[in-house]
Formats: sequence, structure tokens, C-alpha cells
Amino acid sequence: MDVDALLEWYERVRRPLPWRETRDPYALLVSEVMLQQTQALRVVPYYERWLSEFPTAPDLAVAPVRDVLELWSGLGYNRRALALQRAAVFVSEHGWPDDLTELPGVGKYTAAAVSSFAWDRDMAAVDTNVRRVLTRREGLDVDVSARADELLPRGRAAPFNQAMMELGATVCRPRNPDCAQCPVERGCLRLVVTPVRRVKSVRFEDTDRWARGRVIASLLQETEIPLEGERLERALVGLERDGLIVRDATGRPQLP
DNA sequence: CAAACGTGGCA
DNA sequence: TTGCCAAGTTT
Repeated sequence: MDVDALLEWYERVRRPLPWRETRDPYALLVSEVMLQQTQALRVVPYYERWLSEFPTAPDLAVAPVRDVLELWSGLGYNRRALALQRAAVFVSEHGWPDDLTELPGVGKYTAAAVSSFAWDRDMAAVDTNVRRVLTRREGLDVDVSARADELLPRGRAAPFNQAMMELGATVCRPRNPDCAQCPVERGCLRLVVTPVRRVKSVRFEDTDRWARGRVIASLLQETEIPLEGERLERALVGLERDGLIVRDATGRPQLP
């Protein structure tokens, strides 16, 4: 793959998203956690509000859980917000670990993204987009992580990572890829990847995931929880286990 | 390791 | 309107 052509293309098409204007590892971590499983454009207002309320890791570390969940609500996956706060606590107390995967909620992808964007570390951030780009180009049997690492131009990890992700998001899309606009078309296998079909078709409103979301929303808004019996109990047990709620002597749920 | 984890936007 | 899915991590 012609990495120079890729970087040149990225420079041309790059969208000015707010987290691309900073090198603050805390702000970058916030953006990465928010971006997990959420569309970039939807994250923008949340990111800006979050940083104005919790500008630094110590600010987030001491914030009440209610405030954290309040600012998070709408982004989904509430336990990620808690993990982010726990990461902020760690950073406040010990500074940034060399290996960011030591932080709660930070896996291989997020560690590489933050490390490259904040500190120019030569780490390839392999997300679902990068995985698809490389698989589609080079075949189902490629070791995607190893290949991304080989391609990464030393000292330019940040633009490389962003360019690869942007390519997957806007050109080498899951369905209907726009090969005519591809800056690195040469040598691509253009493998057709058949999308995996969902097996289950349970209504979302019938899932525990939905029930948990309703409990948190009700506690934030101080409205009645629209659940009862077994269903409610199962949600509460899960939420308590995840540290999203605590229960008083009567078993009534509250935010921690 | 498959499954759990939330939600709003868009086709 | 219904169904699909969007910069992953944890157990």
C-alpha cells in the first residue's frame, strides 16, 4: 500500500473534529471512549460539554457519579463512563501508566490511539475500519495487527492511524465501498466481505440492556422505573455488579 | 470465547 | 416504520 498517497489524501479530506485539535491525553482518552460504538458526529456535543465540565483527569476523578452519568446519557454503555472515571482516578493518583491498557476500559485499540495521538508513539491503532481495509486489500488470512505495524511510518503514527480509520469510514466502507475515490486502490484485492446476519430478532425493549438503561435514566430524572418483578430485579443485580447503582436497606436502587 | 453492554440516526 | 448499526472492552 502506498502510505504516502494515503497520508496525502488524508491531509486533503480531513474533517476538523474537535479531538483532532488536541494532544492532551486525557481529552483524547475521553474522545476515544465516547467514540467506541458511537458515530463520530454524534459525539461532538458530548465531548465539548464533558471537557467544559471536567477539563482534567482530577476534575473527573472527584465528580459525583450522578454528574458523570448525566453528561454521558445519550451515548449508551453507561459502564464505560464509570470506567473512564476510574481511569481518571488512576491517572490522578499515579500519573499515566506506560501501558495504557492498565487503565480500566482501555484495550489495545484505545491504548494505541491515545499513545500515538498524544505522544507520537509508533503504535498502530487497529479498529474495525482498519481491520476491514487490510482484509479487503490483502485477503482474509492476513495478520491485520502485524500488517498495520509494518505499514506504519515511524514517527508519523498519528496521521497514519487517523488516515487508515478515515479511509475505512468514508471510502472503504463496509457496504458499497467507493473504490473510485480510493487513494490506495492499486494492488487491492477488493475482497467482498459478506455481512454477518443477526441471528436473534428479540425486540430491544425486551432485553436486559434496555431495562438497565431505563433504570439509570429513571434514577437520573427521578421518575418511576417502568419495570417490575423478575425483570427489574435482574436489571438491578447487573447494575449493582457493574457499580452503576447501590441499594439501600430496602433494596431500593440509587446512584452511587 | 461468545455474549453482554445503550442509544439515536438513518435507509 | 422497522431494522441495522457506529473509532471496543470485558468476562
